[in-house]
Amino acid sequence: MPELPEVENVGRALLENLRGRRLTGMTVRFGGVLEPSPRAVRRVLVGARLTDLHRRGKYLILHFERQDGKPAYLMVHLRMTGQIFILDGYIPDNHVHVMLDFEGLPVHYRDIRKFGRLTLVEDGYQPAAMAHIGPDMLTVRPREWLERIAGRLAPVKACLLDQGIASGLGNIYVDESLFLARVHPLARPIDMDEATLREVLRRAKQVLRLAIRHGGTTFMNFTNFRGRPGNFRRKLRVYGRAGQECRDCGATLEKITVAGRGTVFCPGCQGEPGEA
DNA sequence: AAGATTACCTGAAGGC
DNA sequence: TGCCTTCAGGTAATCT
Repeated sequence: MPELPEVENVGRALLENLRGRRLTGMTVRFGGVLEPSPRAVRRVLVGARLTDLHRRGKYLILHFERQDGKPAYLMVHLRMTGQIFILDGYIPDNHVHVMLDFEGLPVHYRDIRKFGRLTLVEDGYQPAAMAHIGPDMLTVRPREWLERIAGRLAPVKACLLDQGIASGLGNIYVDESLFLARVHPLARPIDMDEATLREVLRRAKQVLRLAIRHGGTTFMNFTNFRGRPGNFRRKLRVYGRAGQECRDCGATLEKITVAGRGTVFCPGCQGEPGEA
């Protein structure tokens, strides 16, 4: 499941390989992933040059310059199973929905569950479509983040998953961050002191940076742009390890449901919700 | 305010 | 060439 580190790695690969290149062709096999329509995306972007790229949370914004000099943008969200490949000679399977051609360099969008979206944006690289998305988790200043999360009644895990407070964390890295911070996933920010909240943010940034360096986490089916798995999985402390021993204290890791998500935590290290 | 539910999709895994 | 159910979880929408 692509979260911030996986998206960051995809973005870096796109920028390194495609900056300055012109989108010369587009083949659509399943148009449902293109918004507002395959026709609109083709009309605006084919012939345009990729000039830059930004990531915010789990979104990528590809910057294009059209032949008439006007800017246009493609907002990409991989959701659960979206993948982007930059591969010469790659044979697309039935899950490849869009095939882009950048002056002979093929770029394929593959998405098993078809949840992801490639959205044409013409109102700037801070599109209205993501106006409700909070600051990036990796770069948000502690002061701003504290103001956004302080006093919340929902479980801290639900707050970390809320992309409107800060963006980028998904289920895997939330569980990892809370474990490292020694905070129970059901603890409520309103009950937590500032130092504890700061520690949660510090640990979240730490785990995100580490995961980026290791090429992301491959759990179900994330691979990088060359089809290679990320190798952060072996670093995971709790996610996917329910029933196994905590690597720090030896207690049996428990699994509960928080905010509708499978949640793994260590009852020894992360204590009780009220203690946080 | 926030939980529950549903929708969007497919594949893996497990029960029988 | 098994069938069925459940689970995986990012996000939006809807209901309570």
